[in-house]
Amino acid sequence: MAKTISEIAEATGYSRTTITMVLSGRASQYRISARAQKIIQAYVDEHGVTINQTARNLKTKRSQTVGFIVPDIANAFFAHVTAHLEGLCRAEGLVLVTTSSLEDPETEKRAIDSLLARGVDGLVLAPCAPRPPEPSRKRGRNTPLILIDRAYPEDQAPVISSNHQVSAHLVTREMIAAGASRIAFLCGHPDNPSIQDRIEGFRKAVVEAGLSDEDVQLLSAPEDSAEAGHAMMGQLMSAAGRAPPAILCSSLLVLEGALKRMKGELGAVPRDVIIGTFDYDGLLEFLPNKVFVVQQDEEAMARAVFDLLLQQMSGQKAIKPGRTILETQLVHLG
Amino acid sequence: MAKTISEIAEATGYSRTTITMVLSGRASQYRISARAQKIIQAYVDEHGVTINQTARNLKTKRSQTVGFIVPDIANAFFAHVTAHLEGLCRAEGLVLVTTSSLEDPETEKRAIDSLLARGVDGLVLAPCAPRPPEPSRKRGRNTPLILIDRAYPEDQAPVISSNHQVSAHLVTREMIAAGASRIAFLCGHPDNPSIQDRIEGFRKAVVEAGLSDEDVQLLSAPEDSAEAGHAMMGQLMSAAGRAPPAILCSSLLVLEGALKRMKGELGAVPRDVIIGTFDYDGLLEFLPNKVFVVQQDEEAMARAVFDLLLQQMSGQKAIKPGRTILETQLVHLG
DNA sequence: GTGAAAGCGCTAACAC
DNA sequence: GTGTTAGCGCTTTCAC
Repeated sequence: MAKTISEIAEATGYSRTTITMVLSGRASQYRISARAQKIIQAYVDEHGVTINQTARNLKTKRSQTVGFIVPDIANAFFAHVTAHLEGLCRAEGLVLVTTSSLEDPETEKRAIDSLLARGVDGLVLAPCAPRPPEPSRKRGRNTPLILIDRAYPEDQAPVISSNHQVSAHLVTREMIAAGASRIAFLCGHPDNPSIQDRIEGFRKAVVEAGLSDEDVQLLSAPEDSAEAGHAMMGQLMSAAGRAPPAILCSSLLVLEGALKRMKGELGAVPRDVIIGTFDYDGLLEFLPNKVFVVQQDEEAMARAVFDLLLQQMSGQKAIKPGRTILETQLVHLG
Repeated sequence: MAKTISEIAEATGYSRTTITMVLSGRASQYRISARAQKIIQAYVDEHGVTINQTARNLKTKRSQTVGFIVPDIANAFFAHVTAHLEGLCRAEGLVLVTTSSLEDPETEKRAIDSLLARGVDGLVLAPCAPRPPEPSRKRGRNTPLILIDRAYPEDQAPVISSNHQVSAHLVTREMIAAGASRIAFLCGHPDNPSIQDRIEGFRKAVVEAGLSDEDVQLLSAPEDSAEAGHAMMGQLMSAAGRAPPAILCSSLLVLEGALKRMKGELGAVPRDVIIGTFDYDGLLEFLPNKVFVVQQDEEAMARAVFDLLLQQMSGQKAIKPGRTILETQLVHLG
């Protein structure tokens, strides 16, 4: 239905150059006659246009495209960041191409290469592994790169993340203040630097509260999943012979698994277990327990990422590999 | 770091053609000498390659890219379908480009045009509005199109969706069997054909169970959100002066809003309210209520979509605008 | 005011 | 066996 530039040129009798000029809004700059503009505009209004972006990209060496690599798009946190980032991109005429690395460094690397080969104008990466020393920047095309969520010490690009350490510290402190005399932290994926930050915050809070070593437990599992949470809770319960009075979970999936284990062994989740968790779910509110939730601000994160990215894409500033830390919100439910 | 074809040609002393042939694995077909292959392969192994996909796409008129338009990527159902679809695409060397329409037909149309202009080889659409009579198929490039989730009667492309009618019928029947003598269906977005199917299934079940008109209520709100659920539950409670004995919600968001209203007005969600809902959330299991959940099979949906898409992309079959209906699972919790 | 022409980096038919 | 060459559809400089 919609016409290509050549088709419009042929139909209106003008050259491709002229069509391009009026379509790109530079008609007056190139002194295209009002008459020509009107004829072309009328034709376009009637038939529509479709510019072959591939040809355009090849010529201009830009693609109006931003790549986004997340560990897992099915993870609610990343899905929300994606939604916000996509909205910001759309408003600037950019297309966001999101892809998952599945926490696999090899897949992540392939995704980076694939997006770079496709000529994305910018790349946002929630890394599942430390950056390779020499980032895959091909043929001098110095694609802007922003990292989010996880800060590896050796990162050579700007990083934007939530304040994992402080939020873990706060949530732990609140749980203790709410009566948690013993507390267990169930972590998925402990080599992830965000989790390490959380562990540090947790440790600090329990030390400050004067909890003794036997009142504090730190469990971890190699992956972030309900199964991992289920297994860790199993460990905890078989060691203590009962449900722990308070659990902090590194993710909703881990929490889900942990709750499932308690329900499985005890018939129900004891109402007096104090729960702390990272990332919000609308149904948390209806658990009968006391629940403390660390909520990241996905919208602020998307905005911070996008601002930095636009800056770099317009080449305004040199790339400075600093870290931007976003505050989180602690919500108390039930 | 990685080299372009021209760079490899220059460095190895072979022509671009020769390089292309060995890189595309058609070396023997083009009778490239073993020696040349070895030299080129060695160079590539050391330095890496990066083929400019833009140039390649322009020449070949394919992009190894599939477009996917969903109402909202932050919706867990679509996020899961996306994750599965992306995995299938990756396995075939395709990149999935996902974008949200935000339930806005205008945004949806722009998204379609944008993806088509970028030359996607296939398009998957969860439509938020009936297809336009003349689909935006530009310049004869007859891009395969698959519709999912929602079937509009006038659709001219294959549709894959869950069995919304039957699942609503079943869940309603089970709720009634579990003791729901009165039941309310809270629907977001009632002009969505999936919701209409569900309403039909619901109606059928209440008629079959012999519920009288005053025992059945059907509420709807123009959007699918927690706010809508909150408002509908408000209506329900102020009319009856108490919590309804059973509610069926068209989505998790609506359920969340409805529960929040009950909690707000009564201090807590009454434990004896029987709950029915569409789409699963890991925390549903820990509500103290009886909960019936209709679970769609996102993986099966992704697979069905992908199979059809591949068929069409390889031109094996004529496009027949039929409907594929996937079965759902009814889960009883609590 | 408008158009001709070069060329973006690749592929593939064809020539040698 | 390997290289030459003609484009893919667009943008943009420069000539008229």
